[in-house]
Amino acid sequence: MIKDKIVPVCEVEIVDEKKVKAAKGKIENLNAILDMADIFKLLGEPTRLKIVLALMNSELCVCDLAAAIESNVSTVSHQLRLLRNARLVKYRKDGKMVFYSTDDEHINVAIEKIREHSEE
Amino acid sequence: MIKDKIVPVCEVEIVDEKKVKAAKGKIENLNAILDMADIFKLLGEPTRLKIVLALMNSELCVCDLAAAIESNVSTVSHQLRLLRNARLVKYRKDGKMVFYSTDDEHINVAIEKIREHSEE
DNA sequence: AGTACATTTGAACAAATATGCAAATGTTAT
DNA sequence: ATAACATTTGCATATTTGTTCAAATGTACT
Repeated sequence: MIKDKIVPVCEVEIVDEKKVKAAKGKIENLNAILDMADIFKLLGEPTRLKIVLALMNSELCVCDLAAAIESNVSTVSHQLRLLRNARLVKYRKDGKMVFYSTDDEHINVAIEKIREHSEE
Repeated sequence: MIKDKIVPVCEVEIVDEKKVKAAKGKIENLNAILDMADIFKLLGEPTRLKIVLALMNSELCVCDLAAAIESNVSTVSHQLRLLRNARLVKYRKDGKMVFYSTDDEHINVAIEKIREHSEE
């Protein structure tokens, strides 16, 4: 996931050294940025975003979830695994059924803010 | 006697019809979902997320921005175009320089919420 | 034991895309 | 007009990744 690629620094001269240093300060915690990017990326895919939206205030088994977003069980299960790993969905087992749901208020707010941005 | 039960079950049969319909209601506006996914996806790439973070409360030319995130001008310019199209950054021209910045409070809040999620 | 069903998982393919080089564009000077 | 510089853009490529099929796993029931 993390690339150890050597990135050639811009050969061009820096125009405003002070501003560059200030900007660098905002992105000094690389791991935090990579973690955030992972979450954004997960929500940046229609299938997964549909899953998260469909599970808001609901609790659905994989089969019904697949029906709701008009996809198939295998695809949904694959994506659920990614969402689970990032704690974007939680699940509850009951016999051979598995019920998924969401309950992260941070994510709900983030989605709402992105919705507001893209609506205006 | 041939049984006609070979159809993949989960795509046809639904366990809880009521819940499925409720879930479908949450994802009925497909275009809105696709628009949101586009924004999330843009923020879901480390290079672009770094750009957005670096430009918070700053205003940097492309060259300094590239230096700040330790990338090169071409890559940054490519990504800036995508961010511009989605109105995630704005820009101001001054002679041959182009200064980029961000000022969308929705995006700032969304980033903060995602940060909180991935920190806990 | 066996069957039926819900879910997960592995593998393979196809599509999307981030990046870097080189060339082009635009701007300000001399 | 020519040079120098900042930015953009076109192209090529290497990597990532979403989807599907098939097989495996897990569970309940007879």
